[in-house]
Amino acid sequence: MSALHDHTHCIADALTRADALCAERGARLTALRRRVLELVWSSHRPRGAYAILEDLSQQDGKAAAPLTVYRALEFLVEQGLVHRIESLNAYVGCAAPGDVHSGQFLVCEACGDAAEIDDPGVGAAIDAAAAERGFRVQRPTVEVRGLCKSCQENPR
Amino acid sequence: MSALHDHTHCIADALTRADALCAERGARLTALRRRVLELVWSSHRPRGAYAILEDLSQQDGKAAAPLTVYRALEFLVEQGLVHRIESLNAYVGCAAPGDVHSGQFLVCEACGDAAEIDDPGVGAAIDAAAAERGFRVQRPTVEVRGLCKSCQENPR
DNA sequence: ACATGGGTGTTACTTTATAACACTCCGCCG
DNA sequence: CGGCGGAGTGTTATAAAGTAACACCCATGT
Repeated sequence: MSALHDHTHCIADALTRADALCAERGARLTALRRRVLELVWSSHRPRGAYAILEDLSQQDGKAAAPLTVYRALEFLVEQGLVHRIESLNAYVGCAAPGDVHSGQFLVCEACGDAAEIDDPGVGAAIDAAAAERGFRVQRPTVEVRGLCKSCQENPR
Repeated sequence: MSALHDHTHCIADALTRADALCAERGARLTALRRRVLELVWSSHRPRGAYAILEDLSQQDGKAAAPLTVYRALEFLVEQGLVHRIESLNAYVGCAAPGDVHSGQFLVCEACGDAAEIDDPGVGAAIDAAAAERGFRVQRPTVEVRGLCKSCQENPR
């Protein structure tokens, strides 16, 4: 997310990884799904389904229906290519698809950036807390609201 | 949550604690807000704003508007009397208002119960992970989906 | 060719949440 | 006392997010 960040490259990279992963799994990353994945990545920020829908409609000419986007997002989330940020009703590209992804985010209130972390300590603490209570974890969600480093340093 | 659980008492208890806390803080727990708090507690499960709205309309005779409920909920959340479960778009009474409440929940996919935990290990792990990245935590959210103990033991 | 099933399109609708603005009630100050 | 101000509430309308139901298309395998 720095100004130096080569975002074009990073989108291309995400698409390449997605191609590889889906091929490996026999999952069908169709043109539409691939396009939606690209739009999710188009900024490094979490994006709402309707924002993506708008892009699809405007950039691709045809007016898509919400379901079109939701279905593609559902697939992408299932494949672990995209995460949903519950507290924002928004979606963001997964930084490390393929790896175990527990979905931990540091969400900056100021700049809107959502940094994905995969902190083993947090994961372990959750597992321990759940185990202690006999709870069987299926999908942990961690979304920490606060201020990212650069927004603390450059407040407005 | 057991069948033996004296729920009526537990609602009354929550209201008493709320009265005390608000008095102490000079916050105005008006009749409406108190009633909404009571309705949030009416089951031990997370409840949607519109479910509460319906109760309000049906049980109290007059048709309330969504904003009425949302405003009351906003107040209750601010006061730490109620938590919002982001992944469910629902609200649940806080088990320990007044204490530091980090908002950690074990949400059972089968029975819908959301057990509030306040695990120091999880809190500490999040603080550590954030600190490591220079992120300043304001509001951590932990919502773990899975199966609670009793639903594992009595599957259907 | 034909059946099959996954993916997509289309229309309508539900659920969740907010905006804008008026009114009321109550304490406070002059 | 009288009016001012601010928090709380009411009312209407609207936005944002998500889903249901059903039809069609097209690649694939037999």
